[in-house]
Amino acid sequence: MSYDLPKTFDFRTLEPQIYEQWEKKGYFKPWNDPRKPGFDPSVKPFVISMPPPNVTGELHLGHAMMVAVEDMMMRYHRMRGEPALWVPGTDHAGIATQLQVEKALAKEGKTRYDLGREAFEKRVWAWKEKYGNIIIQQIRRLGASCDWDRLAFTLDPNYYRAVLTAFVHLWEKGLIYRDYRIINWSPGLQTAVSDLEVEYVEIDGTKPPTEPPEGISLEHYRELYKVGGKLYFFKYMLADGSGDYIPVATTRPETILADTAVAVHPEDERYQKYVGKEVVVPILGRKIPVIADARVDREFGTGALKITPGHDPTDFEIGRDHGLPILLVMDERGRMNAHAGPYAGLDRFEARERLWADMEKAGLTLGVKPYKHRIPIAQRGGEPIEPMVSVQWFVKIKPLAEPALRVVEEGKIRIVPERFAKVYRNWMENIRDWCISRQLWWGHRIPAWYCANCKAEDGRPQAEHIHVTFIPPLEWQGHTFDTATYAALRQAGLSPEDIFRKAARVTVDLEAKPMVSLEKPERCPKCGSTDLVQDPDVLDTWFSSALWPFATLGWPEETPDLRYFYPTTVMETGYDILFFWVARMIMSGLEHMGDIPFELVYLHGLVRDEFGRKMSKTLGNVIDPLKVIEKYGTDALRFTLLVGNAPGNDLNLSMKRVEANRNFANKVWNMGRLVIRALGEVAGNLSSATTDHPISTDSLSPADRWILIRLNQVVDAVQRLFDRHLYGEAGKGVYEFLWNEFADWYLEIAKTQLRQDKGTAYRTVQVMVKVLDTCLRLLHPFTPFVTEALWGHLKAAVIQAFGERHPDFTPSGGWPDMLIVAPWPQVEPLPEDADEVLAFMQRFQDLVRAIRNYRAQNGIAPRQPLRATVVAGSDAARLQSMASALAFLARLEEEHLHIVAHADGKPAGTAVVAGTWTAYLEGSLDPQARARMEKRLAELETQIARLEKLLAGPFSQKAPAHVVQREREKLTRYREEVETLRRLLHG
RNA sequence: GGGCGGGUAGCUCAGAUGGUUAGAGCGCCUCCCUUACAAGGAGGAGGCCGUGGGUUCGAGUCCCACCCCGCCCA
Repeated sequence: MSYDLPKTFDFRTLEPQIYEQWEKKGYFKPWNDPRKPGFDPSVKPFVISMPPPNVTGELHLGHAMMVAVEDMMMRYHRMRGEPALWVPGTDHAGIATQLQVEKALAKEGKTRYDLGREAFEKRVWAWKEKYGNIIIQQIRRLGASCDWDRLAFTLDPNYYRAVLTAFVHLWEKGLIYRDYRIINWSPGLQTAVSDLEVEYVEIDGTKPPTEPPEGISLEHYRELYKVGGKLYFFKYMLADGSGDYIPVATTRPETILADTAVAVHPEDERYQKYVGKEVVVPILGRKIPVIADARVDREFGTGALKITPGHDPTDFEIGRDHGLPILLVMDERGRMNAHAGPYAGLDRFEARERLWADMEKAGLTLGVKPYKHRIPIAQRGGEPIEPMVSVQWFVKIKPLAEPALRVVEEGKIRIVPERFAKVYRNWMENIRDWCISRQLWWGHRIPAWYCANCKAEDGRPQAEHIHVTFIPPLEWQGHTFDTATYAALRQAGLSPEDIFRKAARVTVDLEAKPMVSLEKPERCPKCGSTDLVQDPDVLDTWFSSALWPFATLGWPEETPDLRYFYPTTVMETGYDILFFWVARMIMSGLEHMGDIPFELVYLHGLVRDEFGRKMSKTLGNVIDPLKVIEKYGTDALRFTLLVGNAPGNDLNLSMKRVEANRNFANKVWNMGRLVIRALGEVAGNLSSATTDHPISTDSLSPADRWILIRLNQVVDAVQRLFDRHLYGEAGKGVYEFLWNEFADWYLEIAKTQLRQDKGTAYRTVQVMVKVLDTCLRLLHPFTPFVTEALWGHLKAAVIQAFGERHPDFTPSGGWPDMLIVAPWPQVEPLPEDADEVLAFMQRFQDLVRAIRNYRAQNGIAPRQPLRATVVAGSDAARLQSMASALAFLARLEEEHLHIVAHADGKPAGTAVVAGTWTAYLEGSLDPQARARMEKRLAELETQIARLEKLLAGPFSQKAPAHVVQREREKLTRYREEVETLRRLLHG
C-alpha cells in the first residue's frame, strides 16, 4: 500500500488540528507535576512565566516574537526531557483598559463619572469578559505550548491578595511612604504616571511644524507645536517701585502665577544686587523674594530663573531648600484654579495666552523667541504632561535596588545579550523612588484606610482632609456640592455610601494618616470609630506584574507549584521593558521570596517594518500577525522571527522573507514526500518473508557516509549554538543543511542509489529516514507544525513498511507518540576518516558543478546527455562506486562514462577540471571553455603567489600548526590544478 | 550632556574564542514544467565589510580617533 501526501503542506487546516492534539494529550504540561501522583521533587524543571499581554489587547508582532522565542525554548527543553512548564497569563493593564472602556462609554455619550466608581468597575469587568482572552486564542494560533490550566490574571482573587500582601509587607518594612512630590500628571487620563510612562517629543519652534519626529503623527505634532517651541521673555519688576526689573524667560508662562521666587546664580554679576530684594508677580501683584542658588544656569535664557515649586521638579527642590511656599495653580483637569486669580477656570493653555496678552498690555513682556525643546507627553494618551505637586504613594527603591543589582553583577542572574547588563546597572545605580499610586478606577485598590474621626497632625479632624469632587455637582437637600470635604458632606447628612457612589474624585491630604492592612479594619484601633474611608488610589499595573513569577505560582500561599517551580528558569521579553518590568521583578522576587525570580533574562528586539521603521497606525505600516499566519502559516512567521536575527537586535520584518520561509516549510514537506515514497517502494521490493536482517548494510556509499557525518556535525553545531542562546544561527544551520546538502545533493544521489541493488536501496532509505527524522527534531522548536505533521507521516510510513520495531529503522528507545515529546538528537563521535570523506564529496560536487557549468556556458541542452572520461587518480575506485550518481547529476551517458586513475595519453574531448580530477567531455575544446580555464588559471596563480609568500614569511613559524598545515595543503591542491590546466591549455 | 547599539551585495540581514577566495533571503541575468517540491531545479553577475590610524605573521572580527544612523537615560 502506498503512502501518498499532498504536494503542499496545508497549514491552514493542519495547524489547528495539530495544536488540538498536543493539548488534548497533555503535552503542554510538565511531565513531572507537583499536582499529580508520582511527583519527584528532585528533578530540576524548566520554567518560563509568559509576559502577560493586556487582557483586552490584540495580538501584535511583539507578542508573536515573544511566543516564538519562548515556545522554541520550551519545546527544546521539553525534548531534552526536562519537566517543562510555561505559565501563561494576562495583565489588567490599568490605564489602557480603562481608556478602552471610557472610549466605549463616550460613544454612548457617557463618562465614567455618570456611572460612578462601582458601576464603572463592573462595566470594565464586563468588557474584560467579552474582549478579554481574545488574545489568548490568538496566542494559541501561534502554537504556544503553555499550560493553559495554569492561566493567571493579575486581578484574579488570589493574585489580588498577592498584590495587597506585597504592599502591606513593604509598608510595614517602611519601604512605602506617602508624600508630596512633583509627579507627572496626565490631565487627559487624570492620573499620576511614573517617570517611565512619560515620553518626550522635541518641538522645534524655529521650523514650521511639518516634520514630526518618528513615531508621532503630523496631526499630533501640530497639536503639540501649538503649546511648545516658544521661549517667552518678560520682566519681573522690583517691588521697591524703582522701575528696575529682572528679565526672566520661560516656556510655560501660565506657571508664572505659581511662582514663589526668582533665583539667580550667586556669582552672576548682573543680578547679584537684587538678591534679598522682592519682585512682583505679574498681574497677581504678589511679592516674592529674589534668591541666590548655584543650580541656576547662567547661560539659559536671561540667566534668571523663576521658581515654581508646585509645577517643576527642579524648582521643587530649590524651593524646598529655601523654604519657599508651594503654590498650585492648576486642577486635575489642567484648568487654572482659584490661585490663578482672574484666570481661574481657564484651561492652562488658554490661560497662557490671556495672561501673556495682559502682560503685554501692562508692558511687562520682552518678546517671544522660537525655541527648540522637548516637552513631556503621556505614553498613553499623548497629551502634554503637567509636572505637579501632589500627594502620592512611593516605594523607597534604593534598599530594593541594591540587592537586585548585586545578583546581576554576581552572575546569579544572567542577561542575554550581555550588553544589557550594563544598561541594567546604569539604571539601577541612578534609580529614583517609584510612584506607585494611580488615580484610576481599574486596578488593585490600595489597602489603606483613613479614620474620619481621628485628629490629624494639625489637630483638625481627618474628615476635613478628605476632599470629594462630584462631576456633575451633587444636589442634596437644596445644597450643591462641587468639591467638599468629607466632613462637610457627612454633616450635610450624606452617608458614606451616598458619597462614594457618586464621587468623581477623592483626595486625601498628607495630614491624614492611613492605616494599612490586608482587610478593611472593623474600627479604628485608636478611637474605635467605624467611619473609615479607603484610599481612593489603585496601584501601578507594574507593581502587580512585578510579582508575576511567583504570584502566578500561588504566592503568598506556599503551594506545591511555588515550591517546585520557583525560581523560574528564563524570563524572556523585549528589551524595552527591562526597567518597567524585569528590574522590578528582580527586586520583588528578592524582597518577597528571598530568592531570584529567574536565572536567565533573555531579551529579544523590537519588530519593525522591512525598512526598519517602527510600526505605527499613523504610518500605516502595522503588520497583523494573524494575517501573516493566514497567508503563509504559523511556521513561516515563527521561523522568520527566530532566524536571521541576533538576540536583542531589532528585526525588520519583510513579507518576502516570510514567503521564503513558507517555501522552506514546503520544501521540507516535499523532502518528506520523497523519503516516504522511497520507503514504500523499498519495502515493497523486499521479500515480504524476511523478518530479520535481510540485507548486508556494512557498505555505505561515500554519499551515505558524507551525509551522516554532516548530519552529526550539524547536530553538534546546533547544540553549541543553543547552549550559547544563538537560536537564530542554529535554525539557519538546519535550514542550510536540509536544503543545500540533504535536498540538493543527498536526495538526488539517493535517487540513483534507490535504483541499484536491493541492499543499496535498503540502506539508502535507511539513511534518508535517519537524516530526516533527526532534522525534524532539530527543527521542531522553530517550525512545530510542519515538522510534527511530517514526522507523524514518516513514523507511520516506517511502521507500515517495517513494523513497530525494527533494528534498522526504529529510533533507539522506540517511536515516541509525537514529535513534541521526541528526544532531542545527541551527537555521535565522527569516524576517523571523516575529513577524507568530506573532501572526496567536495571534489565530487565540484566536478558536477564544473560539468554543469560547462553545459550552461556552451548552450548544451540540459536533456542532451554527454559522454565523458574522468581521470580521478587515487579516488578512481571510490568515484566508480558513485558513477550512477555522477552520471545522473551531471547528465552523462552512464554506459559511456569511464572513470580511470590515469589517462593513457590525452583523452579526447573538452577537459573540465575539478581540483585534482579532470573530466574529458565529448566534443572539441571550444573557445569559451578555453577562456574559462584561463580565467581560472589566473585566479589560481594569484592565490598560489599569495600562499607562497605567506608560507615563506613569519606565518609558518607564528601561526598554529594546523592553520599552516591547512594552507600548505591548499597550495598543493592549487598547484596540481594549475598543472592540469596548463597541460590542457598548452600541452 | 552621559550610556548603548548599528554602518557588510541593489534591498533586508547573518557572520563563536582574530585564521586567509566574506554568506543567506529577496531582487537581477541565462536556461529548464527532469515522475519530492515552479512555494521548484541548474548556471551566473554583484562586496576597497562607514573613514583614518594602530596591535598582529594574519583584522569584517581586537584597540584608538573620527563621520553618519538609531535607541535609552538626564
